[in-house]
Amino acid sequence: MTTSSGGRRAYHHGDLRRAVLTAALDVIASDGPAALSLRDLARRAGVSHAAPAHHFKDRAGLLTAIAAEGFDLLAAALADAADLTDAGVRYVRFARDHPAHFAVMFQPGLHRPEDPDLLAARTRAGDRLREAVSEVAGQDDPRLAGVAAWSLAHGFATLLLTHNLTGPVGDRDPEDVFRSLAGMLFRR
Amino acid sequence: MTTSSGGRRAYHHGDLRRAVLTAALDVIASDGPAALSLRDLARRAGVSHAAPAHHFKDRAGLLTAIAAEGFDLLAAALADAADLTDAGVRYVRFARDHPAHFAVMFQPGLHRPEDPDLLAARTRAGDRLREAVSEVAGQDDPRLAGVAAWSLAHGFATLLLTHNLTGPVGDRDPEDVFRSLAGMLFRR
DNA sequence: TGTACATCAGTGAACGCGCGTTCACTGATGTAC
DNA sequence: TGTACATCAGTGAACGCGCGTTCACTGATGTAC
Repeated sequence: MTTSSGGRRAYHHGDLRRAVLTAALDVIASDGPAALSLRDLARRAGVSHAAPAHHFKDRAGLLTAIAAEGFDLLAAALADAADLTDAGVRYVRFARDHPAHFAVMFQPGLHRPEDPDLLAARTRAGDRLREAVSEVAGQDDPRLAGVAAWSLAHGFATLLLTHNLTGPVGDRDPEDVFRSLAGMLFRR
Repeated sequence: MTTSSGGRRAYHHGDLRRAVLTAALDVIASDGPAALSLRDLARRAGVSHAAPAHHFKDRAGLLTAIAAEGFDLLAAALADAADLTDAGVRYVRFARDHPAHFAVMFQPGLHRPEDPDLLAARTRAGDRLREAVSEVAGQDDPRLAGVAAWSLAHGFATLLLTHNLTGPVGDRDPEDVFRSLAGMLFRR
């Protein structure tokens, strides 16, 4: 799409990798991962249909790249969490801010399972979560507390994104609602 | 597949609707809803490729029928729950027993949203969940307690089915683990 | 008990479409000397 | 500063495939009389 000056089409795109990723995130956010096709993404990026394969070999390669990026974004989002409740709030916020990443990250069937970038990113995000759990003092079983927090945040985020909480929660700010739930789980 | 006596192929299948649903649940459980094609299901049911359309107009019709059946199964599973924790345990058990239904039920993008059977089944399941919440005595906000329980159970079930809990929980029985989590949420 | 007819369930050929993949190519960029 | 060459990014034509959809059809079942 980018041209040097006039209407001339540059032969090289400039950043086709990023353009394809962005187009893919758009498609996923509106129609889900199943709606992805490399040809369609090429069309959206204004590039010939075989070009995307140059950067991501195929659909699985593209989805793996998205998942890895998602775990890195999640790790960054969790980095400065004050406590476990705050980490949960940040988890929910991440899901709302990056619904397409979120939809891809937890479906291993969509990825190349052994991709080193993906594994590394997932580990980084897991480390941040574990750090947040360790902040909770006097927990009998920290691992169990971690699973509880993760389940609560993940379930809430999932139900929210799939529009299954419109009834019971109504118009309250989702992050506030989640804070209340976390309060029930981690009573001080 | 069913024949009256010998190897003769019956012209009428007998219960093609059920056969297609079963084949679809197999495919979804192993490869996800995206892998569904009516032609493939016809093949699995041993029937000509245009036959399934007779029962479910198209993919969305089929997925809507699966979602409706799922909500009915869920309603039945929740019917005799002793308390909210027990309802959560049953929710998790339902997800493990019927992973394909579970994968379809909460993705509205896959359904015909206004299908009356689906709406009715969803309402029945929702009613059962609300009943379980009302059993919890002395809850300040029953709706919030309901969302908390639902989020916890839904998140735990989702992470479990997507193989994201293999690390932290290890080989413990998932229902036991969930019971511990619910204990944290609803301390007596 | 028998016949005629309507309805229903499934068939099979045909169609057009979008997809992924391959491949020889060409234009642009970077590097060595 | 200039030239030669290697590498890289994207092109565009071609292919074969599985898909959904349509349609005239046929075999089986149910119902009225």
